[in-house]
Amino acid sequence: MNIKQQLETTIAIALEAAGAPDCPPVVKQSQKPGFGHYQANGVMGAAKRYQMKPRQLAEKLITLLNLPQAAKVEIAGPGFINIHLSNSFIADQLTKLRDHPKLGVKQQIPQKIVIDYSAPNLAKEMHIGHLRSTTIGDAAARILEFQGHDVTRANHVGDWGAQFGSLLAYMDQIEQAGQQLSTELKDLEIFYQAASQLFKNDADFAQRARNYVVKLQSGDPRCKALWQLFITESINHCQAVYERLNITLKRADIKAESDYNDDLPVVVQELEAQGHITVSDGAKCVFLDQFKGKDGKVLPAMVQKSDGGFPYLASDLAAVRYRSQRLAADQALYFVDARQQLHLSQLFAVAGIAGYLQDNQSFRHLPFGVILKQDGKPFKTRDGAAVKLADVIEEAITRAYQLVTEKNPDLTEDKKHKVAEVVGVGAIKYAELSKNRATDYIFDWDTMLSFEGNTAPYLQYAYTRIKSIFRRAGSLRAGSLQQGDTSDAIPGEKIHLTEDAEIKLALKLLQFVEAIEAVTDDYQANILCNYLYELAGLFMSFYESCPILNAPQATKESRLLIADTTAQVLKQGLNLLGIETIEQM
RNA sequence: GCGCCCGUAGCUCAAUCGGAUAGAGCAUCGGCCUUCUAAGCCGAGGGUUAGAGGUUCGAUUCCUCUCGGGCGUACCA
Repeated sequence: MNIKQQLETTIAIALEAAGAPDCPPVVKQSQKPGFGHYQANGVMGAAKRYQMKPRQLAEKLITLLNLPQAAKVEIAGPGFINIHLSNSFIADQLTKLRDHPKLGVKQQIPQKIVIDYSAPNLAKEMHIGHLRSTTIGDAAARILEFQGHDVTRANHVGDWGAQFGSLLAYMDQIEQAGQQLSTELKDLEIFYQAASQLFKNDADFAQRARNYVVKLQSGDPRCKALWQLFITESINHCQAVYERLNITLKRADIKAESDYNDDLPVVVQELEAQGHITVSDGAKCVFLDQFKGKDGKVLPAMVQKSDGGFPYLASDLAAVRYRSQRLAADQALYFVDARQQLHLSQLFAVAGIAGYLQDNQSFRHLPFGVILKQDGKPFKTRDGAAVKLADVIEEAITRAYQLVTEKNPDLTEDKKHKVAEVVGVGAIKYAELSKNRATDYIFDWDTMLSFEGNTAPYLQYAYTRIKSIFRRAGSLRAGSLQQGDTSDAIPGEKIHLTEDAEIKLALKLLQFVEAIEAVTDDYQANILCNYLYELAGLFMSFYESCPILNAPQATKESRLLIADTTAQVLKQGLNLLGIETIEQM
């Protein structure tokens, strides 16, 4: 159950009864203990609208409020309504939460939602810049599925275009020289750099590269075979990274740029038939008034180049058409770099006039900032400064291994390696997910791989502390506990809340659903991160101030229930972020 | 030039359709391990929310201007 929503409804009814209908109650979780558990801020606005005195409206409102769940309702300041929930209500709700299959999270009316994320360029190896789209998009996919939506993961990988000319020419050259292609392709980044260098410095090579582009496009068999070999190899690299990072993208989720090749002329024809195309300097463009470029001139959205080739707007249009018409998507979410903002605005605008998007279909760009170097300059893939994603993962795991060895030397080697993996990968992903800002950010190993404070390891650690309690509880009460399964650990016992730390923690657990629903409002994973961090923090305080195993029987059992629910929410929450938990660390 | 994004503690970031005394982490300083894992807990200091105006009972949030930063601005993606 969503307490906030429930209060919204109740207060809206009371506002109407008090003579102020159709006003938002504006219920929020209170920021300070003195202001209760929830506060309703809507009275001031409602009073203004109906020209009433806010305090008077508030007085009238609380006499009309039917809130059995509240222990106390107060008016404060100019007209805030502070609601203190009763301990018994919180305890009852927590008991119910334990029976709920999704920890209180409500099933939504299922929608078809396409999520466009990760989308690496297969010419190069995945680098640090792909981390944001990949982790945020994956979290969105997991959360929406958890809510019951029908999610289609769309990995729109770049597998076509001019840069493949030099790659194919270079592959050919290596084969001619009798070298092993497979060994050369082990490091795609070096391979790409080498091909680019040749293209830049060797005129003959450059000419061959251009020829290869033409041959590839015309379907030359040998060329196609080389290309296929390269693409397969590159996808293997990507999938290895996804698996390492615990990303849910599978090979079947790849819908490559080249898959739309046959649709490109069709898209242009359809736009032409509708009279939207203007030929400008030999290129086929759509001119839309709202896009102005230099000198205030209207900016073209080019769908076919003067040489007959198709720019990426064309394949993106084909993808919109496919997602909208074939997949019948209710929503499409594009987790793409903020620099593509103009491109995506044009994309959706052109798709709109082409009739590819209906009014009930929401296609949105969810932008994020780019990664900078320590000096504030952007990372550029061409100057070789790109940090490989695979290297970041390795470094994180190495650091986590050193840390776990130092903190917990008694663990077996096997366990230490498992902990290092889960903690290292979790830290990287959490570092990305916990920031929402569209601002660019500076890449720094120490920040990204920090294991202290507001990081994934903090949350994972809270989880292991709970698991540790249950391991001990299990040995104390042999037979009543299953190892590794605490969810029905203490059947039939009741939750009692007396200590401040217990009440705060219990309430926070009830607010899981509010966090999830706030995330899907605007697809900001950091809201869930903040929630889990606060939850873990409240658990840590509870852990310090409320002894569990040494408490009197009834208290002990109640606290075990609270701890177990915390473990469940932490695990589920982290799982929705794509972060694993372990039993010990 | 035009357009978009951004500016919050020394650093990295929060602040839920505008809400009460702007919160965390790192770093600094001071406490807490014969009791469930100290990757932790408790506490202290640190702010003219870039600046100026405006709207409002109330502005980090909305509007205008200025300053500063980033990105984009037709045949690369």
